[in-house]
Amino acid sequence: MDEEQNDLDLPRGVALAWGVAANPQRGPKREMSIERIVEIAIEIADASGLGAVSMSSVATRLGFTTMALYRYVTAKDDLLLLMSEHGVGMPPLSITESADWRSGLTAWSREVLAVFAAHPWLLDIPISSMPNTPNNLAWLEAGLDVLEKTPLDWQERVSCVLLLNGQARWQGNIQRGYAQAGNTMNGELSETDRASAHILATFVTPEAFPVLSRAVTAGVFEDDDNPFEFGLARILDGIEYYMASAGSRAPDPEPVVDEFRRDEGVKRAREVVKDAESRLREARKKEREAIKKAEERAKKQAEADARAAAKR
Amino acid sequence: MDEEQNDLDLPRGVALAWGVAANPQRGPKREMSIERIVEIAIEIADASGLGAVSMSSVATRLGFTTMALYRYVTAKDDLLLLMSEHGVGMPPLSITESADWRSGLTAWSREVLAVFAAHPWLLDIPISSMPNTPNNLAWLEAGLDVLEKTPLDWQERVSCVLLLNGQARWQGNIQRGYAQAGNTMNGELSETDRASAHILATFVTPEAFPVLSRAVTAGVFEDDDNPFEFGLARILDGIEYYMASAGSRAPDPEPVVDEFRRDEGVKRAREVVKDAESRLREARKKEREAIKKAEERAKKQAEADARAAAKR
DNA sequence: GGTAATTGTTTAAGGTATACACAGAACTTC
DNA sequence: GAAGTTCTGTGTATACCTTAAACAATTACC
Repeated sequence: MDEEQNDLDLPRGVALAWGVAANPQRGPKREMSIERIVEIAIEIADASGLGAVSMSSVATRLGFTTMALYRYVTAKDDLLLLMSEHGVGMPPLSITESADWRSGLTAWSREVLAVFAAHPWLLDIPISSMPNTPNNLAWLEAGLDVLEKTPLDWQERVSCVLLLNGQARWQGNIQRGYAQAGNTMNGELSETDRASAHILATFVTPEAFPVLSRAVTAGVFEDDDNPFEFGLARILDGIEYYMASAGSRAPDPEPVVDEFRRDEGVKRAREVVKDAESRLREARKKEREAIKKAEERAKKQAEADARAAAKR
Repeated sequence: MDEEQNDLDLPRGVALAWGVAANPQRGPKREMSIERIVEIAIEIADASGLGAVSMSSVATRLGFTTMALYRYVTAKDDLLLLMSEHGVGMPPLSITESADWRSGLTAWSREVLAVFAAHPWLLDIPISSMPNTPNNLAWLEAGLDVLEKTPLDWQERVSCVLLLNGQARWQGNIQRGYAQAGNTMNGELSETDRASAHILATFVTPEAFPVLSRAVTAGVFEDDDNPFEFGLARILDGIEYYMASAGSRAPDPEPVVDEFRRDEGVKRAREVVKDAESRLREARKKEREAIKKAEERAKKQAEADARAAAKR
């Protein structure tokens, strides 16, 4: 079979994400695991941002040398891909259980936003292509699932989900800016906000910006309730409007799927992904002990270093 | 006056963007200019991406030392901000000349997209807050201008422009991915695309992804006409739909602006920004010669280095 | 038991941003 | 005009970053 060849064709990170990376047999036992590495990297990113995630920081936190990571990950890009995949996670079941498509897509958007709020660094990882990895595809699947039984064709459904994804990403980006500004000076105006207000007051004159200046004096930039709920509602309105006109166009060209088989399929999807995850996770328990051992070794090493420094 | 204090309060990059950075009198004549630096940085980014823009690369291309740049820019962030500001440029007048708001916003979106297509690296510069700088505010102004005489209030108008901005950013991001994939293997499928197709064929089974797999077999991922025109149309539909319901709500609360004064204002805005730009540009001509001189010096330096290396 | 493969470590190369001290240029003031 | 002040571009140095290559130790297969 050429399936193994196919696996080799995949970018390493993607293969890892799907859990199809070949595990070797011959050498000494592994003391870390990809999952643990990704986990720690995400911890660091959650705490200090994506900029704080370096090969060095991750390795040190695990009690190993920097280069040891390269036995698990071919490059930092792989690690970022895996972080992204693990960070988004699986879409919650509540989405597909929604009553109608509109509440479903609303739930979908809110959940995506919640993910971005939990892991803001996800927004710093650039996305270059269509989703490739299981969890990301599962989110797309959930969105498409919600749009079943709508008069849209497949292309349009995918477009809708992508549209909402973009909106969520944009909204998450701006909301993170707000959150950061708010965190710095709790309650009061942040430095950035004060500077921004100065700029608006100084430069946005009625002569230079006739329309914008009126918006500013109307206080648009002051109240911090975000302007994005509005955007989401407008998008959903637009989709609904389009459906109304498309509904009279042609009936759903897809064969209606047996309801039972569909639900079965959703469950099966979760199992497949979970299986891939668990395959990566199986070394976990034994590893805990190995980590402890490694930390002890690191401590011993640190002591040795201290002794060496003392001699000098 | 405390205006000077205000200037000092501003982040350096922002002050530079507004052309209000104090130029010193005392020392030797400057041989570079901020504008030239930004120009070269943009050239590099256009040719080789934002990753290729380093202090070293920009300085070398200008024929100066890396550290010389820090006499013009306090940090690389400043340079990025200025690149962003110069890269977006001013919105074309054609936008505000549109007949109605819908064609106006369509034009606005297309122009933003054109900017992203011309300078894809703009998408790699993260935006953390509301627009601060003249050109970016001018784009917002243009969008708001288009929405004059609509029943929306100020908050809603800003929300609409932000919504379209997000959509354009998202669309630009994905389109860049397409463009890159297409460039690598002209005509044929790129490596990434082949891998992606493999993944879809191998892993997106009807059992694991019941809905998505049908979309794949329907060819959604194959035809490369982008799915974003659809998104833009849906957003505009949504706004239109909302206007129709909001129109009966209350009349435009804003005083209608004298048409002449408004047009005057737009022109004045352009002049203000152009003025700031030209203030930065004034050293340009003399500088050309200085650059040549610097390049000669660099060449001489290179020869000296070569000679020194030969001695070793 | 010998061989081959794989581990984590060490060492090192080449890249990044930027802090600091310095010689010289040009303006200000005497 | 001379002296002093201020700013320029340069050279040097530091502290990071990713990752390539050689190495001893460990484990599995024959």
